[in-house]
Amino acid sequence: MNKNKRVTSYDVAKVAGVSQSAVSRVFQKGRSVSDKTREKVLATADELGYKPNAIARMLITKHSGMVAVIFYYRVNLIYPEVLSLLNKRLSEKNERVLLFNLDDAAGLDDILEHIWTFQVDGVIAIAAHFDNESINKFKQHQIPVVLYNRRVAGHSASSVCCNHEQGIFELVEILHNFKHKNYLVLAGPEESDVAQERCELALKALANKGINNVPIEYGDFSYASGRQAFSNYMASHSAPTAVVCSNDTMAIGVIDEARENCGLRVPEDLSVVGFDGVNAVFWHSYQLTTVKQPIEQMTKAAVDILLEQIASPENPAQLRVWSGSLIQGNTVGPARNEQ
Amino acid sequence: MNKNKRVTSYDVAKVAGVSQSAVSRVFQKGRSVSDKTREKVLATADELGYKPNAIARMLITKHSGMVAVIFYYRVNLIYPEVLSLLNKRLSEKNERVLLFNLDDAAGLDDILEHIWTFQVDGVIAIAAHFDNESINKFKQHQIPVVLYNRRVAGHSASSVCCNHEQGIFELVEILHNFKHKNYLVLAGPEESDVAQERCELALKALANKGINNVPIEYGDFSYASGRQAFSNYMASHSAPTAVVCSNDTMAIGVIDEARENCGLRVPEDLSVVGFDGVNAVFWHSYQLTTVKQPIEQMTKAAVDILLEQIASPENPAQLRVWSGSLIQGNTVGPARNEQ
DNA sequence: TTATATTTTGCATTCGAAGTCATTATTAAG
DNA sequence: CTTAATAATGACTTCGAATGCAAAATATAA
Repeated sequence: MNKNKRVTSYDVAKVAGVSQSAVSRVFQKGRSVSDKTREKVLATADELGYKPNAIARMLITKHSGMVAVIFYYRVNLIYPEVLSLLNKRLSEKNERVLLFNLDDAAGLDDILEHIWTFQVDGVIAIAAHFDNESINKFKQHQIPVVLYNRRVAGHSASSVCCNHEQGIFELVEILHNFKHKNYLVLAGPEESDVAQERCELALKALANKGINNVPIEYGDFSYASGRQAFSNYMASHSAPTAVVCSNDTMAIGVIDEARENCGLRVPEDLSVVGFDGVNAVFWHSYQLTTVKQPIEQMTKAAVDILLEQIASPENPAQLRVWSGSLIQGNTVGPARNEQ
Repeated sequence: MNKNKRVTSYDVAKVAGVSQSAVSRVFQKGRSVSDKTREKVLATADELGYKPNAIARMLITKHSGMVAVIFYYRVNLIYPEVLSLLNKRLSEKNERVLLFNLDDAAGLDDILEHIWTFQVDGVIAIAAHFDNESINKFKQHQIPVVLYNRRVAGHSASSVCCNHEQGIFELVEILHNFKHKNYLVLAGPEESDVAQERCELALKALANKGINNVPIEYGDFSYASGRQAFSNYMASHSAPTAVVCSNDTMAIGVIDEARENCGLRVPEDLSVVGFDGVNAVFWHSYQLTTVKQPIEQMTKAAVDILLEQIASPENPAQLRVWSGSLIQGNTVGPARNEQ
């Protein structure tokens, strides 16, 4: 039957005894077609197995129906979930996700080259480092961008962010109320803007409480690096009473290292806080005190803003920030009174 | 400068003083162009900021340079990592990933409709339920498919799979050597083929050891469901000595439930095994004995096979199966000798 | 030098749907 | 039953790159 040839609108037109334009109109909404033709066309389309060719449509309409999502895999456990939510929301709005993985192999420039050629309707970039120069390229190519958890100075691009400051201040407040004095900050990888920000905010929050010169260790957001970092620190220092970690996974690493190799109980001897609100923080062995990013709202807003910018590119960039919600776990307690 | 109009090959041709064909040829490899024209064209292309329009190219060449990845989010913690690897491998081969999320909202048929219209070069379906009917549709549309961890009867589609049988038999072997007699099987969601398969294999492996009538509880692959299922079972039965779980996350749930609410120690009172090899199995509090899926090899093969099928569609479908690797954790021990 | 082979080049067409515009069919109003 | 207004239709063009083909330019051989 289907002799190796794709069925086109012309084929349908011929069989249905109408013009190609008529077929085209039937498959667009809000176009005037009589019920009679519509019926005829739909019937033969069904019979022949006709499906409009999205590529041809893209070429003429200049809308690809695709949104590029730039994804920085290394960063964080919650981003797969973010990706899934974004995809869901975009599908609902009839946009497909074209995925780009920003890793060591593929630099941002490579990805951008592809994005231009694919004529995507818009871009959502998750926690990727964008400077004003990159943003300008998007402006030139007239492709709207929304940054997820990443701001660029000068508000030249829209972004949706979790309010790291509020979250971290809240966590530090709790620790401070428990009279902790002896802190360690466990930061994320230096190339990550989010990591950078969280680390600085932790230091700032502590400074606000009059606590300065807080030691910092670095990890890469992974469990193993959390353990390693804490182990490193303990090799040459006495134990802190509180560790502020830049994400949950490292915090869990710290807890395990403390319990297994340092003979420290959590929270009796050591208080630990994280950030993100990954699923594992609820697991019984950890019950981490942390802040959960409102990814439902953030992803929804990212998509809404992007679609708005696609519809009205002249609209100004907007920034939306959400507070995270505190998860009161079981990893924070009164400072151990030693020394 | 860039007056709102995309630069086309015609623009470049005009400025460079050559024909559009010449410009086109410069941007394809293996086409005869003199060095002189190539240089001229590249220079003006660069000057004007010309980038070939991938959409127009797709239309004429009938290669979209995109592979659809169908992703069933619910299933499993390791799939985000699988997705990331697939994306990486496909990028290396110059194919982009067009992402489709199979969830309750979007049925397979919806997704397939989109896939036809987008003219993707091929499809990789992760643990999604495909029957022969769906496969035939792909045949009709002449789009190669590779199934990931899912086989269809009759070898009509290529697939790459983890050898669940070998893995589960190995785990059961270990439990059996520890003289366990009192088993519980914790199965995954009924709509998942992988879950179904793992459950049946566990029963089969146990039957091979002469152990029949093993009770089954059902979860949805999540931590919470693992806890719930074990709690349900314990409400009306005496404790088993071994639990065979259909994935790691549920296994971790079982461990926590056993420890927290049932007063059972793992592995002294209760042995637990999982499947997949997610990162968390190495966490100190769990150290789950499980089998790790060889996702590196599997994703590589999936991409290789797909590209082969794209290049030579007449090639027969192939099936490749890998054994998982045993992770000797600390959640299996001798059967408690009670009763 | 001429005849022949080879490489470059441009013209014209193609991919498949959508949009413009003029024409025809239909409906509503007078 | 006209006339005006509206709806439906088809012929033709467009989007932007790729490609078959023939003509032109160049290289090779005799």
